[in-house]
Amino acid sequence: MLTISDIAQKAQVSRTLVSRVLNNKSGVSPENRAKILAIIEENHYVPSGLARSLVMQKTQTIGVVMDDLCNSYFFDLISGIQDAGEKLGYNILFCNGHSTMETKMKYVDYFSQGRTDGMIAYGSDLENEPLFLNMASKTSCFVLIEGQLSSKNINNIQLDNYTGAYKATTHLIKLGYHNILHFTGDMNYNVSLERLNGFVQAMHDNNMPIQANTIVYADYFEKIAYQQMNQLLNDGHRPDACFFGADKAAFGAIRAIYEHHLRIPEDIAIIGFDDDVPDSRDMIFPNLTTMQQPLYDMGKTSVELLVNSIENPNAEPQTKIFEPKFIIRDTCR
Amino acid sequence: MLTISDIAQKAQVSRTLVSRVLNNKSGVSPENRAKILAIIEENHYVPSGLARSLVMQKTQTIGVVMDDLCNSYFFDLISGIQDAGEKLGYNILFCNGHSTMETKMKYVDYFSQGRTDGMIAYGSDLENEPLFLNMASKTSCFVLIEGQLSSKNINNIQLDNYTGAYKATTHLIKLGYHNILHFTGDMNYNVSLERLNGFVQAMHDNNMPIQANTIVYADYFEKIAYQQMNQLLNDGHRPDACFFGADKAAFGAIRAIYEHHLRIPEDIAIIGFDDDVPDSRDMIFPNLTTMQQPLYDMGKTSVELLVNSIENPNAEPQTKIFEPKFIIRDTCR
DNA sequence: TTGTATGCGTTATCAC
DNA sequence: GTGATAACGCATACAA
Repeated sequence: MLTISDIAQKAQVSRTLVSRVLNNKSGVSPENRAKILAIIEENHYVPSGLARSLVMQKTQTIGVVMDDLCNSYFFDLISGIQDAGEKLGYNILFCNGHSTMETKMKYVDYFSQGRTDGMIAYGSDLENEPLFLNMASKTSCFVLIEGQLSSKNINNIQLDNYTGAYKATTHLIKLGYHNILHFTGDMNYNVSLERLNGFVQAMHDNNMPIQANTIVYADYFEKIAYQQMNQLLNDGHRPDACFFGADKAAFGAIRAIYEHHLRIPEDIAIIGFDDDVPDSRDMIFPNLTTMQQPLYDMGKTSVELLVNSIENPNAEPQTKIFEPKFIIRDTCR
Repeated sequence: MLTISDIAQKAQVSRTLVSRVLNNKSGVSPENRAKILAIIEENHYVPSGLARSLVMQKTQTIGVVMDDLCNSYFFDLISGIQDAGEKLGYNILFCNGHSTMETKMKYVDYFSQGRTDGMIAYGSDLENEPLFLNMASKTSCFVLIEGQLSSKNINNIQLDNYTGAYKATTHLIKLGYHNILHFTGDMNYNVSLERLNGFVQAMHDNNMPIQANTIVYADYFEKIAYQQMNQLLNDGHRPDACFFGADKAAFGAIRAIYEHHLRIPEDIAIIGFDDDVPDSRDMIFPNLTTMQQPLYDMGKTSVELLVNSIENPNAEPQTKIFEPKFIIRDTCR
């Protein structure tokens, strides 16, 4: 690997001049600048970002620790983070948490070893508490999306899941459905609990009874919801509307509904949560009515909070709470 | 930020001893080791990976430049790269190329500034040639997936698109379909051309005529294929089978087919390419018959080639060609 | 076992 | 305009 000294030697000048040329600074004669530039070019010299970051104490880099890069749910979040980071002049590095604490912890450590100016992590609080504590102890600048850390005042991005669920449920009730079910998300996540609470409160406020089968425990994916809905229909239950804690779960249940030759929304109405089908949003059957998470904005804002913390070391950490947006499509009458 | 000197001072020993403790090396008395360890712990000291990498001339890191992280197509590739990287003891950093040359170039530069030991890039050759040339000039160790670089002998992962298309087409012909169409992928990519060639050759070899409407030009996404199929059906054309250059395109066309109240596979049979619906592979309607790219293995192998190059600087670059696997599901009779 | 000195590749300070 | 020189935080050969 070529160094700045090699270039200086070839150009017969000091490293100082080469450094100035590299950084477009004044204080170098036009002839020398041209000569140095030429030598850099012809030798394919690339300066070491490592050395530069070391001396500057700045990496101009943000590390992002996602639960899992292989989940379409995160697409808008990733785009929001990426776009905002680019705009503010930061390089964004993603790592694939692989949904395991061990891997995520490893990358938190990796990023915090001076390789980034700050970090963004996504995750719900129940499961990820140790991860967040680790971040908080090792990194000064970071933002948590969705997760919380009661013990510390930190930068935090939240979604108002309760209100979203409340509104979705109320919508179904106003439409006149009277046998409404809620399929929860994974109950290991606070998010699911908040959505469940919103559902329950909306039912209570409208004098709708919550019975034995009203709450169906599922998770954030297709399979369990498929099985649960299958079971329900096999057992002769006929809900006229279902509110799901996650779109993916809704799609699982929809398959079961179709396999029972029932129609949507004529026989069963569906509302999802997340708006999580980016690529094929208009290509999947049916077009899902859902509570949309403004994930793009959430990602964008997380970068803004982080960069603010990076550039103003004694700025107060902030918490931003986003409201989900109700998207009416074709799965309610 | 705390440094090794701070710790040394607090422990009243030299930096050398702290360094040895940090790296689990011998040559430190048990008492000193314990004392140093305690001080590291209570001060939340984290060594600078930057400085370490600089002096070691090794980052233990691989940078991955994808076209776009927000595309489910890459899921298996990402997983393969991640798993293999982890197994071989490397940190894997993904960046979001955002499908623009400019962004991808930026990250190639970023990674090549001494911040990684090597890079992996995905992309087809026609569009990305400048990117690959840039990589080749700046980085010694890298692997290209799908793309090629005729001017240079490099590590390369390829898929046998031609044979895959040939087999898929032959399958349709053997099944007795006689009005078979091919929806191409984006013709700016070599991949699409190879698949088209496979289709054409299979048709020729079986004495099937290729007519004016036999080749339909689409791309890798839903929209164009949807429009094209819509147009076709509106114009009164009734193919009995279609082979698509990409699964996403197949799904777009499927929507158009359904909107014309035609059945799959009874009225029109479908074969896709890629097997690109990871999360909902069994949840989308219908279950697509397709040529599967072994993307996981391709990702895994790319890391192995790269690490081999990193650890044996004068190893010969290799080219590995993978065969797609035919997955029969529900869209042919 | 311990510590000193040197270097990794860069930027920044300060003479000249 | 130019060039020594000293950092940045760490690892290591070598001396003690």
